[in-house]
Amino acid sequence: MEEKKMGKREAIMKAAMELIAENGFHGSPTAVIAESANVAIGSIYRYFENKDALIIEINREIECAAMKEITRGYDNERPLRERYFHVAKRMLEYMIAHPLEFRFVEQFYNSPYGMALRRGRLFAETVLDDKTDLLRGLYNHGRSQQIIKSFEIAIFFSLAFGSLFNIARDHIIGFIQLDDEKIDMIVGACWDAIKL
Amino acid sequence: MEEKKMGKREAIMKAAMELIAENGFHGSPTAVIAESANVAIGSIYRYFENKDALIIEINREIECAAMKEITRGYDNERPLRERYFHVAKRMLEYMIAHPLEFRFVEQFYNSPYGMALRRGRLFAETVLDDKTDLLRGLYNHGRSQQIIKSFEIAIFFSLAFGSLFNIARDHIIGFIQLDDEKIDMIVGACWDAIKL
Amino acid sequence: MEEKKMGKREAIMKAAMELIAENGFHGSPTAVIAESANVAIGSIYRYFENKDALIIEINREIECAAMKEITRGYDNERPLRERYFHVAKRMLEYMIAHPLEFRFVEQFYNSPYGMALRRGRLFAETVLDDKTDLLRGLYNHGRSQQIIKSFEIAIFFSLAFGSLFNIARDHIIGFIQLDDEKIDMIVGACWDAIKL
Amino acid sequence: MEEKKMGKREAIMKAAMELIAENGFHGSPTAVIAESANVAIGSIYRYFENKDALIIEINREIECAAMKEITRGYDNERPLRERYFHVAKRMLEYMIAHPLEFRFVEQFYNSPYGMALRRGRLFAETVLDDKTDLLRGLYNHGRSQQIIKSFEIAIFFSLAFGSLFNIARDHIIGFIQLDDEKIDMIVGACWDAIKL
DNA sequence: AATGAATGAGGATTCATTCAT
DNA sequence: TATGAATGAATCCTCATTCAT
Repeated sequence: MEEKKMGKREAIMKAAMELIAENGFHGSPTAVIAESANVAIGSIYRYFENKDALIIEINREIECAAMKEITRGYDNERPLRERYFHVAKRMLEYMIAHPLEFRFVEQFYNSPYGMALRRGRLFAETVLDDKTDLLRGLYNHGRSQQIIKSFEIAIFFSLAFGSLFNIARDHIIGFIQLDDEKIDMIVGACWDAIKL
Repeated sequence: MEEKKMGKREAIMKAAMELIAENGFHGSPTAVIAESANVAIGSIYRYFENKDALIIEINREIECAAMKEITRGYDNERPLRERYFHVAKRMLEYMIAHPLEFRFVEQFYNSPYGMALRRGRLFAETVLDDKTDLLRGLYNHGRSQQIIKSFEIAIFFSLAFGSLFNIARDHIIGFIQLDDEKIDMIVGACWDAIKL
Repeated sequence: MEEKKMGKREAIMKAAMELIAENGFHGSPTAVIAESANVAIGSIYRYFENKDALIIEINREIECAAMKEITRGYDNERPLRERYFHVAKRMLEYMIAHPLEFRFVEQFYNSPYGMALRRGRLFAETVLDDKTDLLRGLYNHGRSQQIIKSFEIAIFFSLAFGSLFNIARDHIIGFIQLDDEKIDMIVGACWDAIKL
Repeated sequence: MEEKKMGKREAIMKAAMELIAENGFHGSPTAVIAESANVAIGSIYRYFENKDALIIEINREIECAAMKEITRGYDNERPLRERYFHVAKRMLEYMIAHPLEFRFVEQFYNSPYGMALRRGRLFAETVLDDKTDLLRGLYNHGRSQQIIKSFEIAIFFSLAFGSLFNIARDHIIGFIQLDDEKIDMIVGACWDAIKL
């Protein structure tokens, strides 16, 4: 059993992530998470302070893993357009390669948890995480070189990546079928949206 | 009291909409909705079969009102670009003018309720509602006249309108401050994304 | 409409009787009774103090009607056996001719209402009603003439009529099909149980 | 405390049985059952899927226990009359020795639960349970040996045992006082009803 | 007299969390 | 460390009863 090798902590997070991705937060009671992880209910509380902490931690891990994937092979010396394509394609590819993670994160950001996190990032002057940092770099470079339209950064993010999430969701639901060619065209369209 | 004039049904829907917009579905028990509407708990069930029905009805009303606003002054004879601008701007304007409604609908579509609705619309061959119809018309015209890129309709929707939702949310949260000029630029950017 | 001619009071009682017979006390909310009687909910409370009073009154009426039917043609001068046969047959016939009334009364007697009534009759020294009176007459005569076994009256009642209720129920449910011949045999068997 | 030794499951069943026997199904909310069993409300749902399941299980246990008592010392080789006396007396004795259980079962059979069960037994060709089996055996033997009157089985049951339930109830209520001698006479009377 | 909208106490059930073993 | 039985506040919903019209 692959499951046997996993530490309890990992088993809990995996089970919780999958259940929440499929059934939402309310559709995933701790009892079911524990059972699905082959763990006692009480064990959840040994590794996580409470259900909220578990959920926040899962989100953190997914974002980390996604970021690692997205930045792999990223070269700051390449032209901006190329770097944007790298990031946007990797993002989209990651999402459709990890549908459960994607669904989880979506749920997360449309919940009190995510709202709080979002707010936190807004008011934090300092750069909190790699993701924001990388994207901020893209934005700053694009603006200073007058390659992209003169939007403030939040609008830039939405135009550059916002549609991708909707498209990923449509793919995962089965609405559409993405392939490499389509992905290229989609990212190209987003580039048209932001480029001057 | 302005509240006094309202019918109970309207008071319940308004209270539920506002509470859910701010606290989510779980954060809005029937007892609180009733209290906030100055109504007995039981009255909710005189007007709505259950909480789900109430929520679905609220969504329906919001979509109707939004659609009315968006289609006001819409002229099918104008050029495609102009029509797209009309729709996209009105959409964005409606969202920022009705932040609670917007937050509610967002929650709705990221819940089992909305998922079901989405699926329903996907598999329905016939045109179910004005909104889908209007947008579908834009798409068909744009494709047949070779004005927009050759994406399937779902991708077109995401590129044309997907970012707007993120931007509206950022505005409502206070992340950004939209004005007419910015809105024009944003919609222009989205047009760049879809136009050939 | 036959219903139109009925007074509201009668309509309410009829509707309540039928609903309770079929769905039990809990399965028959006042709202449904009112609707079924084509009457406003409030009207129930104009004619009856509350739901309990309505139920008790329905029971009283059924018992009266049954008693009237049972005593029709009853002749105190006939031999005891014949009088017992008269009563027992009429009882059984009444029950299977009025299945809804029968089901109602059964429910009634297996509920707090009936329990109270039963207790009331036990402790009342005086003769409260025709039914008890008639049967008591049969018993007294049978005992004094040494025609029936020397049981106390409550046991006599159970032996003489107890089985009939079970048999009536079985018929109404569809378990068995009674006809005149079978009814004669059944009453005959009960007579064997009580006669010396 | 005797209660302390009992498992929670037993405590819940005992409390529920007693409360329902005395107050009926509606007079016995889960909160009261739990309190009476010195258990948290939630614990009921650890042991039983819902209140219905609890009630059905209580009935099952009572019937089992009663059957065990009734069949103790039962000898299939003895004459029919003797076997009938054995069963009928034991039945009556069990009921008056277990008044709460008796009241519970009475309520049960006069409720949707019992109705369904009754129907189930009717339509089941196969022999489902010991009780039906034992009684069916008595009937078949009596008929084939022409010892009992030629009634169909349902009527036989009612005549042979129906009155006993009424009598047991009268005893429990305090209407009458049964003793061994009276029980013998009563069962004898029932025998008269069924024997040829 | 009649109406039926409004009320809110009460009931069944769920589930995050604790704690004795 | 791990367990999972136990807890009970919280939730949705029902329905007998009232009362303004």
